[in-house]
Amino acid sequence: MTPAPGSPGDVLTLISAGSATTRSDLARLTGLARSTISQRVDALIESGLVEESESGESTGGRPPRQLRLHTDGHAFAGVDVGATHCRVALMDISGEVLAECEDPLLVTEGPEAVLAHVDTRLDRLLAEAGRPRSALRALGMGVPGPVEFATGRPNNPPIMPGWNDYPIPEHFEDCVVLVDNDVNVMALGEHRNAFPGTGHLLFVKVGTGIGCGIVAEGRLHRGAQGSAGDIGHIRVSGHDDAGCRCGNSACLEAVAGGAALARRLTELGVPAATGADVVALVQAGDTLALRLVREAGRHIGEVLAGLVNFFNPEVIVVGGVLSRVHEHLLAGIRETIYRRSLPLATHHLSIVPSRTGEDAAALGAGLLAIEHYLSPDNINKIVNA
Amino acid sequence: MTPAPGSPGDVLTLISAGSATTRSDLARLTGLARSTISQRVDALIESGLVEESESGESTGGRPPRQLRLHTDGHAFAGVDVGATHCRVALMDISGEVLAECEDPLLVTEGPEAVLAHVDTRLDRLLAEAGRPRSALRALGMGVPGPVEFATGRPNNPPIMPGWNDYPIPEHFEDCVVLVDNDVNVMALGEHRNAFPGTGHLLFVKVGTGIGCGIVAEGRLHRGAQGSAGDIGHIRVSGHDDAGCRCGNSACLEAVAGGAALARRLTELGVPAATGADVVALVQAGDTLALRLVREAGRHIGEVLAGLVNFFNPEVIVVGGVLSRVHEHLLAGIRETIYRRSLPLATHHLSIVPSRTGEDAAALGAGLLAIEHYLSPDNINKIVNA
DNA sequence: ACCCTTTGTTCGATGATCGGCGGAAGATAT
DNA sequence: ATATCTTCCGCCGATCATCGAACAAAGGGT
Repeated sequence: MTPAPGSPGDVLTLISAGSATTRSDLARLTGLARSTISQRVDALIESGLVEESESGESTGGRPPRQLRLHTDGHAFAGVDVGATHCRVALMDISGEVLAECEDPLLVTEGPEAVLAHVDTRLDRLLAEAGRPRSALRALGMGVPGPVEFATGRPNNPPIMPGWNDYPIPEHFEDCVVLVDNDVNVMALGEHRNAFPGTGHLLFVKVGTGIGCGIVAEGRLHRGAQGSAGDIGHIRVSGHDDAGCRCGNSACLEAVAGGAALARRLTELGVPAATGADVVALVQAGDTLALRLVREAGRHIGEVLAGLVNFFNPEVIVVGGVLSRVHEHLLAGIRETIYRRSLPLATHHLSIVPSRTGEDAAALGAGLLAIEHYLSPDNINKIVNA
Repeated sequence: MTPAPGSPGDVLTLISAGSATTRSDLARLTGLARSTISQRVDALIESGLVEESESGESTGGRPPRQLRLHTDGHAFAGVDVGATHCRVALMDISGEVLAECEDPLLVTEGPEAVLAHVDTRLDRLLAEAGRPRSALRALGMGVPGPVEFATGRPNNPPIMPGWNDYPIPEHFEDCVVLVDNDVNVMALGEHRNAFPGTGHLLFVKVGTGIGCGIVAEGRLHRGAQGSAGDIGHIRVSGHDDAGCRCGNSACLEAVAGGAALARRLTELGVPAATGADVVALVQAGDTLALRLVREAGRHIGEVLAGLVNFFNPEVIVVGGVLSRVHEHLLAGIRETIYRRSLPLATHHLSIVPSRTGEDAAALGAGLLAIEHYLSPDNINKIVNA
């Protein structure tokens, strides 16, 4: 469980995290003898998990042979199933994207249709990358609804008719499948890609609805039923007239979600159907749309201010369609958070737009799969086999 | 780090958690040979950490010798420094309370005075329990303000003048000292004492102010600056007139805290100075006080409803002075949470009054110390020494 | 009284790890 | 150019931890 850090899995963890790139690094970090490390590294190379690259720079003596993950022979997939699109990324074990595609696809077409689509795209991407299907080691998938993570089954998802309790992993017989909520995988993607050193991070997705992915101590917090982060139905003050599809009123989503903004704009005589339309209007210089977006930022900020006090994150990342006009959205969010949160919690808090963009979900889903595969336990199993 | 579970520390963890009570249990659980386990157990007995009790029941063969933590020779202290009281509990390594005391004491008297008081009480309790000062292995302390946990220094605590940045651990030279926020240690005490199997728990303290301790995956979540759980200044809707000492308005604490309730009662012609007075009035059957408490429950419920959506806990425990009239407080809390939170999150959610009561803070502080001492790393160090 | 089952210890065998030695490979000094 | 220094890495005998078989202990069942 916890004693001397030394198993092959631990060694690989250090290599994949970039904490160690040479055998001597590993010896220093693990406290194991150099000879033992050499043996461990040999085993990892033997298993096809690690390779040597060209020699590094000398520090006065013989230059060390650099180690890195062996990126051939394996493949991992990250799948982003959205309400109206499907993105599939093929990645190598280091997290590099080998090939990627996105197609319009309605999640309402049901699991068989969507998963069949994923299968065809997967085969195409594998062919593009020149790897056989058998190279696929694990697949991560983000879906737009709550999921029981342990079993990979959607849990009464409101916008995924036909998916309830559907055993997604069983569709892919040949590899491990991990399924999670889309906002969770986006949070993971953003964290690993742009804020790897951050302990506690919130990723807020402002799209049609509003959701939040939670990273605590570097790991995803899913909560007891896997429904953590569902902040779209938190009450905002002063909007008791705004009815929400959930049956309550004054929900954040009903006040500041993309769909709500579009509806409101339409009411005010500026036709808009979706969050993307709202963004387009803002970008076209429509002052009314701009005002609404900024106002939405304030409402989101009100909710986030409470969550900052409660959770005390280091970083809040704002993503989703609306973040395309993040200058305006963030202004409102920042304004309210800095006014309503405690100084101790805001002092070192960064509130930033997504750096990973459209790709965060597929990337994060892939990373979920890769990190599962690279877990020390799993690696030890592979090496000992 | 993660390989075969086998170090002395791991073995002791299994014993202290009650997962294993005999050598064969340990062999089964760790996968180690019986002979190896015997050797490990011998080392633990040698170090005075484990002892054998009378034989257990036979299951058809030789009855196993029962193992348990050796509760003599060590002592641990849990200190609950409140605004107006100081409670010290002396515990053995199993978490049993050996002796305990509580005295009125103002935290405003400053660190030297308070810590000197703790010292004298500690000596008295040690004498009562018949253990020398040298038996004290670790001390945990909860204080009413934010703390930088890593260093044990209070971080700009609003109600602890003179304590800012004071290095509390340095005052106790002979043993390890862990300092945390009082609500955090209460949450820990409640979790370990009453809800040990629960993964995610919130402990809400409703006293003069309102705070929240967060247990995620069985461990305390402190956040980036150690200020997590500060829910007293989250905004509640419809009370923009209620000014708060933090400078904002409509803070939960300014609407539903014990001090706020007392002030409001006084305004309405029923004199009350503190939360305890409010509780006394309710217990005496004052209907106005009762209505205010129930109303306060609804406001707290509004904030908690948001946190339930965000954090998705399994259990919410309500403690603090106001929970003495928990029938009324919880009614309001439950009502609002079940109305405003998502069904998936509330379906398996329990909302219960504290089962640990007045003792939760001192107990939790002591457990913080004990768990630190029993951490595998620390035990391995002790056994190898 | 005898055998069976389970527990716990002893002790030699096994295998993993250690650490010293020497060769490799480049930097630096002569 | 040569020598020396430094660091890296593989080899190999010594050492140490773990294992597993055998045995002793302790109780139940027949």
